[in-house]
Amino acid sequence: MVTTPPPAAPPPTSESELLARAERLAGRPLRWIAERQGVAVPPDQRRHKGWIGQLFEQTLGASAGSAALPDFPHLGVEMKTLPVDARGRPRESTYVCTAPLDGSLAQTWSEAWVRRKLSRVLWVPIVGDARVPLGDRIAGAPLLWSPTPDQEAALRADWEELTEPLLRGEYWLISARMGQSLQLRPKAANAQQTTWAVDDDGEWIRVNPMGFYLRARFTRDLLARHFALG
DNA sequence: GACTGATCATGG
DNA sequence: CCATGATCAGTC
Repeated sequence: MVTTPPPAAPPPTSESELLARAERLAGRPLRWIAERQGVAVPPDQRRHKGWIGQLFEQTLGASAGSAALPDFPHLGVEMKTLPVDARGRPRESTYVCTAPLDGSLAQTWSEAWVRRKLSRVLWVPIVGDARVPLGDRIAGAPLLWSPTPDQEAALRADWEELTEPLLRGEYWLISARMGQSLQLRPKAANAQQTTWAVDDDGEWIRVNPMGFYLRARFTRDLLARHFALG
């Protein structure tokens, strides 16, 4: 008689329960977590880039799916897995959200979707670089985080710098070189994919979609600060 | 090694 | 198509 694991955990009822669940996974190889959830471990991430994030959503009881909501809507908490090397340092940027180009972009930081998304985040470090087989990578100690005043100030400054050309429809001025902590990069299936945008003359044009990302430096400092003080 | 631009999967 | 989950891959 084989027992089938439940496909997904029920949503946690509080932040502390969510954190406790994540803490219980710390130290476990992804293979162990996947087996417990009854999901197969892909051979690599080339065609499974979101696999780790989805595994943790399922395991921790996230409920938003692909909706434009936090992962734990009733808690207002976003969850992000964060690949780190053996020293605990993030190597990649972190996707935050897409940048609306159709005129619906917030005009002030206080209304910015980026700000909402980053107001409360459960970071789950995943230890092991690209050479380590997916199942051998280890869940790290989680961190429930809100921006410190200086972190928020840095994000806000970048957001305002990036938003200025966006709101003017001056897309050609945008590059991933802008922003110390937050940046704008292509966010699409490929470079041919387009979305509607308003240009600097108010005309509708087709452009490659863009998204906001946190630079690795930002998440690196965030983890370092936490584990230094914590 | 850091960084940018490009890309892959899934669900609604 | 758009949102979610991100990493890949080539260049600097």
